[in-house]
Amino acid sequence: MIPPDDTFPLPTGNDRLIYDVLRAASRPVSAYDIMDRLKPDRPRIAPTTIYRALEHLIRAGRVRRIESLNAYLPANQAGDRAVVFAICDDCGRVQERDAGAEVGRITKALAKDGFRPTHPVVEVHGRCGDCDVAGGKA
Amino acid sequence: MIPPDDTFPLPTGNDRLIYDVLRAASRPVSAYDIMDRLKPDRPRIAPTTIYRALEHLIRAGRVRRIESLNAYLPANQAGDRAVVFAICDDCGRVQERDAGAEVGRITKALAKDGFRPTHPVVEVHGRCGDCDVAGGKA
DNA sequence: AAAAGTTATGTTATAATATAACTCGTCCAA
DNA sequence: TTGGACGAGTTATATTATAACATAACTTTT
Repeated sequence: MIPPDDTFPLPTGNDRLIYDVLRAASRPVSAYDIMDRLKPDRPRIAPTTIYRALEHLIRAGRVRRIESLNAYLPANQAGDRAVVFAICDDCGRVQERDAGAEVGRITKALAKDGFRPTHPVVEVHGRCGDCDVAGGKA
Repeated sequence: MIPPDDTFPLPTGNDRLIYDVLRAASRPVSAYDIMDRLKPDRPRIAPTTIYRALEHLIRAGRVRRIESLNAYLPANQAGDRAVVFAICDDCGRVQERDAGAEVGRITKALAKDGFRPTHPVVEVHGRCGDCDVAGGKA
């Protein structure tokens, strides 16, 4: 759990606003939810602004996009590590785990067939420990 | 490469129309592209119809959704195998590969932490062999 | 400092993806 | 013969993302 705040220069301006919304949330947030949360302070903020900031933050490795949720999350390890997300479909919380070794096996197998991997997406849906205990069989 | 047509009952009605569009395509197709391709024959077909058919086909294991593309593809192995998609960002073609072993390692690791995986999403973006040869360094 | 290149921002509009809500019909098991 | 499940039609709307264009800020080269 590297705290990106302490190890890399912080985003500023719009990027910072968007980043802070993500840090304050306990689960992934959609672009339009980010917009709604900023509306009190920035009533005229536009989708473009949000998406541009997200693009910057993702390029900088500070934010990750969850493809299967269309939502965004602050990164909690270096942005270029191969990670897996464990997504609880009950409570919506997401855990980010390093998966360099496992993902490496997958990408290497594809490389053997001539494919040149650039960006792996590994997202496992399921039920987190808390919800599993709480919900029983449901 | 199991040909689902020969081993399982075929979809009928709307499901069949949508399924045939996917089978005829050489890469994943979005729901609205499916709709456009059906418009000549079914000028009043609605998005709901497409999405309902896709839902049936996915439940039946005959079609897969690529989360990172918002697009759909006919399955070419049994619907419940854990698979990985190799997605060429140049030409748009996608290879489906069995990845039961590798994905199993990932889900088992998560299970050790109390997470109960249901549906893994593994999609590797990159460049396919053909494009890599053709495109050189580009 | 002026020019030119690059990056960021604002604003308006629109494209692309997906679901809601309600209706009707069919099938078939009780 | 009814009623429950499923499938399908239709209209409307919600959600996610980008296009297009203008302006401003920064920078690096001259």
